Order: sequence, then structure tokens, then C-alpha cells
Amino acid sequence: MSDAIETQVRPGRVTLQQIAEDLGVSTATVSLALRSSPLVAEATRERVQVLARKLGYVYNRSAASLRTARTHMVAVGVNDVVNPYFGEILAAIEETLAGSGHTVLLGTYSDDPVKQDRVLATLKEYRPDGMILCPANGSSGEALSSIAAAGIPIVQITREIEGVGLDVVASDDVAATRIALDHLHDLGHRRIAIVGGTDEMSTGRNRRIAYRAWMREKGLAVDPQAMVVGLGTRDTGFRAIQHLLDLAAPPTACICMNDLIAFGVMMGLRHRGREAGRDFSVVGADDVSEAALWAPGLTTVKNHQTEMGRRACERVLVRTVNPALPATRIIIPPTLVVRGSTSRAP
Amino acid sequence: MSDAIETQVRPGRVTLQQIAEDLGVSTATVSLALRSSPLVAEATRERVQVLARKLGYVYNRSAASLRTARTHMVAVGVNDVVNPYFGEILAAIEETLAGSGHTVLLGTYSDDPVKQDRVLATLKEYRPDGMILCPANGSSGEALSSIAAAGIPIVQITREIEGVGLDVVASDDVAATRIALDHLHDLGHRRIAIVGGTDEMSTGRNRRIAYRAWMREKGLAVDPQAMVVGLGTRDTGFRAIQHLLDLAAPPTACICMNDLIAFGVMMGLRHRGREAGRDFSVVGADDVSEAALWAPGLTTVKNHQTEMGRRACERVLVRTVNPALPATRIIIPPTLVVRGSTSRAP
DNA sequence: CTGAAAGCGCTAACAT
DNA sequence: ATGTTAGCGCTTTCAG
Repeated sequence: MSDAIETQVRPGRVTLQQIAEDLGVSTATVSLALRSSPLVAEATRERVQVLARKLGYVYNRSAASLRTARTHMVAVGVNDVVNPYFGEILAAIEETLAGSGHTVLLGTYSDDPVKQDRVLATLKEYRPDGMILCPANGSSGEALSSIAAAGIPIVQITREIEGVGLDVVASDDVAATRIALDHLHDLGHRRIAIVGGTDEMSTGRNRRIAYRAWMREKGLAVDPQAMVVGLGTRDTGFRAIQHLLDLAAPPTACICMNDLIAFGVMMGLRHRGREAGRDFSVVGADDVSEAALWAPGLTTVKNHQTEMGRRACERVLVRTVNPALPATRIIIPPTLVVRGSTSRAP
Repeated sequence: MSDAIETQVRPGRVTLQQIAEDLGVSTATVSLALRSSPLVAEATRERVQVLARKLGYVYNRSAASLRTARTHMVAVGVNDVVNPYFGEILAAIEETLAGSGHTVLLGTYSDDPVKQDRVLATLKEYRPDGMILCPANGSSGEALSSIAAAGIPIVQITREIEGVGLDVVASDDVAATRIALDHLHDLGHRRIAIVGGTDEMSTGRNRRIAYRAWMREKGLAVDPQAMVVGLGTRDTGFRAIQHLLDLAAPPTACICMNDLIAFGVMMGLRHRGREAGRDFSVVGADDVSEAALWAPGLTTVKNHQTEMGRRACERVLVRTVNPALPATRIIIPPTLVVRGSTSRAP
């Protein structure tokens, strides 16, 4: 009687044990039956599944995980989910993982290495089957190494801490930079600035190096004033363009670390009575969906977020099965998308 | 010897047990020491913590959860993380929860009730301490009820399935609608359309009802053609405005279910050679950060995503401690933000 | 095809 | 202040 009430009131408490007792079989049989194992008789399976449904049985993954050392969770660490670039990556990851029966455990750390270490330490305790991380700007490889040492596969996405020997799925920063610069060069621009990125992170470093090399190749002088450091925010772009327009010989175009910076630049131009594409050429990076919607549309370098997310999932799941695999670097070639924000140099 | 290698190679395998043995104390003591319990001697605590760090011990939350029936995870279910509205809510939730030692388990379902049920069923198996959900368009309360019945606290956010008797944190749809309409009315508009929303979801239903009521109050005729049904996407807005402009007596303004729709309307206007704010007035809803950046800026009704996220967390955590609390509805008053997309009627 | 038994790693009574 | 013991709910040999 009191049992019946228990069952009614807190069906969350139904366990394999109870089903087994009710049916007069063992928990082992119930466990197999619920997973439709061929080891168990058709009729038994049916009886078990029917009763389980009736009692409102809910599989307890904590218990299963303890036993199997598999959680079917993948931890995802990004800086900021509001940034559409990360949003798009996260969405692709979530969808891909859901398709293979995995669930996303989310952590964010706003490009703060200290916060990142705290967040990753917590995520690690949940023993996810793997982690997909975009390292915070300026973070060292220690946190990542310690997780990898604990036997959790890690895939770095977008950015990369070099030398930790972990898988990477990223865009080709050098190619992205050169494509953007070539496009501007073809349009006749010669005084070209680069906005955003820091030398504390692979993406920024690589692009800044690529920028210098490209300028030298073209026989153009590198003006340090035209290399504006900053995180990937609209604010960075807004401020940068004010600074650039005030230079003695202002640039006629700029390439940006990401689209958000480029949006900031376009706003900043408008603030000064100029228009992107008419008075100044702007190239973004990422091609977030908003890029197509600006007026003028943003010319940008597509970084294939969705594919990156998908590939990162594949990689982390493969490693789940075979942890001894050597680390690979999957570099996705970027592509130029020309819209209205760039035009012939004056 | 082989033990030492084990420890080196897979420190992930270090357990309380091992630390206890190495130190010649019991696992209970180690457990307490690691949590800095006052029950354990200062010196012991120190020894334990030092060794734990040295061995690379990682707390196993699956094991702890099995024992304590607490996971410190909160499941968050939204339709789409790329939508900045949900992105902002998710970011607020993640940050608030991290502050109280909880981690987000993420699920998305693209406004698909079937997918939602599948996702929620999975999330439930992880036994999160609570769930914060924005129900999919057209979903019934069954999935939610079954989770609540399993003893997991649920807070509905933004949208609400009525009659399930669960906590809600949402914006005041009626007030939001009236604020927007009043603003347009003050500007002299009389033929005002409403774009987006469906009667399958509380938010849409409430707004459409509020719209009809308001029109009647003002003695204005309700043209069914001027009430365009649709999900909250840019595409909905783009199509809707084409339709509206083709009506015999086209409206001079519209209110939108959300900002994305409003962006779509503004694009659609441009597509027809018109400009929002000059030829047609548009009011959005939500005030996502992009709204301020359009040219013209979008006049919109702020729905306070960040506060909603925060309040939802508070509520779910309270319920964690005291599950018997009666369900509450926390309704956050919306506020109008006037920018350039609205102007005097012609 | 099914059952018995052990144990994953942790915590909480209870005992000392 | 520390140890002993039991057990959370599940899966997995191993027997039968």
C-alpha cells in the first residue's frame, strides 16, 4: 500500500531493482531487457519494458557512468555564447553530438584564463567522454594538459595552444589573411590596416605574422600604427577605426580578426560620416549570418563554423574509442565572400 | 612498480581509496579532508590535499551523485542558441549558475516538439538538479509534467505552457504589445500590422489577443490580413512585409514578435526600395544587442533577457532546496526603447 | 535465456 | 578526530 503510494508520488525513484522484484526476475535481466539486448527473450523484454513505462522508470546515468566509465557527455568550453561565431559553432556541436547520443556540458569563460581554468577543472570532474575547447586568450596549455593527462580526449577548436600535442580543428589563419589582403590589393588598396587579434593567441599571432609577411612581399611598408591590437568585439572595431582615421596617412582599407570587429568598424565609420564600401573598405572574418544582413553587406572570409563544429565532434568521438591515436590538425580552408563593404581604392 | 606507472600514466584513475591507503587513513577521512570539513584535523587535511594534488586526483561527480542524489547540473533547453535572444538568456543562465557551483547541461530542439521530447527525455536521465526550459512551439505539457513528476524542478522561461502548474519566468506579453502599439499610435499610425507568433504558443497567443483587444479599444478595424502568423525568424519578417505592402490598403507600421522578425522586415523594406523609419515604421521585441546597431536603429520592446535568466536560476535553485514550494509566475515588465525605425505616420 | 554476485567511487551514519 | 560499514543504481562476468 505504502509502496503503491511511493510509486505514484515519486516515480523518479523507480530502479531496476524494483522492476526486477515486481517481475520476479533479476536486475541483470531487466538491465539487458531495457537495452533490448538479444540475450533476453522477446517476451521478457516486452514485459520489462511495459512495466518500466508504467512505473515511470528513468534510467540513471550517474549510476551507469560509475559502472561503465562513460558519461556520454562532451564538455564544450567557449568564451562567450552570445558571440554568433561561437554560437554557430556551439549549435553545430550540439546538433552533431545529439545525433550520436551525446549531450553537451557547457562552460564559458569570457577569454579569461583564470576563469577558464576554474571552469575546466569543474567540467573535468563530470568525467565527460571528451572535451571540445576554444582556449581563452592568453591561457597556457597547463589546464588542457592536465585534462588530457586525466585521460579525457580534448579537441581544440578555432584556436590552438601550440606544443600541447592535442587535436586541433581550425581555419587556416594565414590563408584567411592572405585572401582578404589579396582581395583589397586587387581593388587597388595599398594602405591597409589590420584590426584585432593579440599575440597571446594563435589566431591573432598567425594573422599578424601573415599580414607582415604579405606586406613585405608586396613591397609595402608596415606601419605599426596600422596594426591595432584587441579582442574580437564590436567595441574594438569602433575604437580602432577612430584611431586609424586620425593617422597622418590613414589607411583606405582594413582587414579584421572577425566579423564583430568589422561591424564595429562600419559603425565607427558611420559615426564619422563615412560609409563602408564607399569611403573605406572593410573585410571581416568568419561570415556569421549577420554579415549578409548589414547594409552594405560585409565582405568577409568564411571560416565554416558549422563544419568545424562537426569535425571537432567526429574527432573527439573517434578518440573516445581509440585514445591512443596521434594528435591531428584539421585545417579547414577559408573562402572569400565578396559583398558591398569593399570597393576600388580612391 | 607497476602501480607507480599506473599512477603516472593514468592519474585519472586516482581514487579516494588510493589516497587513503597511501596515507594510512580511511576513505571517509579523505573525503572529509578534501572538502575541508572541520571534522578533520588541520594537519590531516593538509596531508590529504597535498597528496591528492600530487597524484592528480580528480573528484568523480558521477560517484558522488549516485550517493547524494545531487548532480549540481542544471539542464537548459532552448530552441536555438544562434538566435541572439536565446543566446543572451543562455549566457545569463550559464554565468549565474557557475557562480553557485552549478554546470549547464544543454539541449536544443529548434521549435520541434518531437525533438524536444527526445531531448528532454535524455536530459532527464542525467538527473539534473533542475531544468530551465523554453518550450517548443506547439509542444504539449506532457513532457514537462513527466519530468516534474520525476521530482526534477522545472522553470519555464520566456514561454509558458499553461495549466501544467510549473514555475514561469517571462516577460509581460500583453504589456509589451500595448507599449509598442501605443508608441505607434502616438506617432499617428492607424493601420498597424502584427507580424509573427502563432496561436500554438503562449507568447504568440497572448500578443495576438492583446493586439485585437487594443485595436478594438482604439476603435480600429482588425484586418486578418494584417495579422501575419510565423515563427520568430528573419525570413518570417522578410516575407511578411512583401505580403503587407501588396495589400489593397497597406499598413503604415507593424509590430513584430521579436527583433529577428523586425530585422527581416527592415531588409524586406529595403528590398522594395523603402526604408524603415522613413517609409514605414517597425517595432521589434526583445532588444537583442544587434538592435542598436542597425541603421536605422530598431525601436523595440526590451524584454530583459539577462534578468530573466538570472531569475530563472534563482528560482530553480530555490526549488532544489525546497521542492514543495508552490509554483510562481515571475513576470518582468518590458520597457520601450525608441530608435530610428519608427517615425510619424505619413 | 536467466540469476547471483561483485564492484564502479563516493558519502553518511554510526561507532570508537 | 578517525574508522567501519553500508549502499546509492547500474553493468558485467560467470554459472547454470
